[in-house]
Amino acid sequence: MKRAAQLFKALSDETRLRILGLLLDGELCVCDLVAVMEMPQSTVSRHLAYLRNNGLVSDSRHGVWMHYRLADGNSGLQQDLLDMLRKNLKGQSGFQADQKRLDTYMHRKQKPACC
Amino acid sequence: MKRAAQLFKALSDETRLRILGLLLDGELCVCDLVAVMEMPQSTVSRHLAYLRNNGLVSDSRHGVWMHYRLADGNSGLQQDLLDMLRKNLKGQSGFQADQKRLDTYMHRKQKPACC
DNA sequence: TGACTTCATCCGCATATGCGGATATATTGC
DNA sequence: GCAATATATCCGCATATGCGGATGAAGTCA
Repeated sequence: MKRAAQLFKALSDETRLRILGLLLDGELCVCDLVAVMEMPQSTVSRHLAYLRNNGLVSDSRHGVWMHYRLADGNSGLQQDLLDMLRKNLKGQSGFQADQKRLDTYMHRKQKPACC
Repeated sequence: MKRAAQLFKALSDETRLRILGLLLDGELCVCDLVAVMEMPQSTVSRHLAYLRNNGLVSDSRHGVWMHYRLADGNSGLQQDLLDMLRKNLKGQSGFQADQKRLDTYMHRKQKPACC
């Protein structure tokens, strides 16, 4: 029950919901997230650490870049929560705006130069 | 997206999860909850107010007693969250302990004397 | 080694929220 | 109206968490 509360708390912040929303389609590096979310790097990094400490995302280093992705849902609850996000965020305007910025960002991005 | 974060925050406290768990089977009055949860009345009442302010429970007065029940899920997300609780709390030991205390409490309770 | 980039963490500060005892409010029945 | 009961709110206090700028640590490349 403590774990459930912990999971919900991790989802209880709009910035973290945005991050998870952006990761639903695959892994991204911190600089991607900072660019798309238009927030200070320290803020994004702090929330990523929060999600990592609570087992919702996992990271891997690729040279200078840290890539983050959704963690494999260890518990049933965790998996159900991610499924719920996938289903329920679609309609949200904030989520759609992020998706749009992610698209344009990805197209603009020089493949070899960056992460 | 703000609403989603708000809902998750309402679920991010163990005391509130316990309350919701107890209400899954039907409405209860505050004194029931205080007795079963073995917590100070002010604490239980405060968390009930939190849940009410966030649209997760609704109340009705029956004489001196306030009865609380799960609010009809207005949004899809809200309904999905309650369904998820129903499904995922079952296995939790804390939840089962509350259920057990609720059972014995209900049997002991004098029907006409109390709420 | 040293310059550069990326990311994590620290800092001071503000706010939200938790707690439980004490007090206020509302309702009932005499 | 008054006493009794049930519930809500207030109080002071502690902690968790948010923020963004500054700084630290790790990796890359010449």
